[in-house]
Amino acid sequence: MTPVPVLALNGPTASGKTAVAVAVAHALADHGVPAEVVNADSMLVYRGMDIGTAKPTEAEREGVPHHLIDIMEVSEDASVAEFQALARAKIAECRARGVVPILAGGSALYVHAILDDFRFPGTDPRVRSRLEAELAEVGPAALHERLRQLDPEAAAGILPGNGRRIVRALEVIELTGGFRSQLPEWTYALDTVVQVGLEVPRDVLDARIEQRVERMWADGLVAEVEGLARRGLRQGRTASRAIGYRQVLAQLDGEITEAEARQQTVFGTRRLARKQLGWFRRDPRIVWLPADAAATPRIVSELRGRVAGIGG
RNA sequence: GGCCAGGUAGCUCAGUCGGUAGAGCGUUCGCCUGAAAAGUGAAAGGUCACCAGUUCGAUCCUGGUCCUGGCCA
Repeated sequence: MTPVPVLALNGPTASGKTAVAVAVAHALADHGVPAEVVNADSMLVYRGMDIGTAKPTEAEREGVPHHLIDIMEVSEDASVAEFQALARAKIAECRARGVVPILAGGSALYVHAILDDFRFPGTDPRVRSRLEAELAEVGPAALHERLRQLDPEAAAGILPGNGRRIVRALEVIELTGGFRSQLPEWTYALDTVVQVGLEVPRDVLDARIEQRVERMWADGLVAEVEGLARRGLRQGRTASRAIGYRQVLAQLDGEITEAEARQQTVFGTRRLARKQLGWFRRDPRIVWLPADAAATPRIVSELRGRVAGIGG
C-alpha cells in the first residue's frame, strides 16, 4: 500500500503560504483526498499572537483543520526539539487517518528537523542556567576558550563571540561527553515527501511586507501586545523576540517612537524573509513554483501519482 | 532681504591640528543541532555640494555660487 504523502509548503514570510495551503487542501478534497494543515512556523504556536504573526484567521482557514497553532502561552519557551516531536506525531496521526498533512511554514530549521534525520542530544535546565550565568559573568570569549580545550573541533566551528552556541556546546559536552554540530544531510527521515517552495520576486515581496506591517498597526497590534504583556510576554524568551512584538514592547517602554517601531518591524521582516530564503534555497530537494494562481494546480500535479485517488 | 548653523556611504551622523575618510542602520553573501521571527561572521558601497584661490598636496584653510534648516525682518 502506498503511504500517504507529506506535502511541505515552504517559502519566505508574506509569500502566500497560508492561502496556497488552504487552496491545495480544497483541491485535494475535490479529488476525494482529505488534507489538513500542520503548522511549521515557530511563532504561530503562541496563543494570542495573532495580528503580528499574520496567523490565519478562522475565515482564512475556510474549514480546513490547522494543527499546532495556539498550543503555548507567550510566557513559555518553544523549542525545535519539542516541536519536532509534536509535528512528527501529528503528521503520523494524519497519515494513519488517510489525510495528507500539509506542513506549511517558514521556520526552516523546524521543517528541516521534522523532515530529516535530525537528533537532539537533550538538555538539562540546571546545567543550562549555570552556563548562562557564567556567560553573563565572564563573557563569551572565556567560555569559548574552555570549549576549545574540551573539544577543539567543536570550538573551531563556533565563533568566539557567539555566546549562545558556545553555551549549548558546553551543555551537550557535559551531558553526553561530546558535541557533534554537523547539520544532517538533506535526506528525508520520512517517506514520500513532496517539498514545494513558493517564489515571489524580491521587490514584490518587499512591497507586500511593508503593506503588511502597515496593516498590523491599523489592526491593533499595539493593543494586542499590551494585552500579551499582561500575560507574561516579557518573560517569554522566544515570544518576546518575535518581529513586531519586540519593537512594540520597546515602543511601550518608551525606548523608541512609534515611527521607529514600525520602521524596524519592516526592516526586521525583510531580513527575516532573506534569511528564510537563504535556508530554503540551499535545500536542493525543494521544487520552486511562482506563487500565483497557477501554483495550486501545479502542486496538485506534483502530488499526482503519489496519492491514490488523484488520477493521472 | 539680514544673521546663524549645516551640506561626508542608500539613511542618520562622526572625523581629518591639510597627506583623498569611518560608525550605526540598510544592502549583499555566508554560518547555524533543545531561543531559529533567535544568535552570529564577512563583503560591497563615498569624485567628502559646486567653482576658484592658497599649498608640494585641500574633504579640512580662504573667497564665491547653489541648496537645506533655524532665528530676525
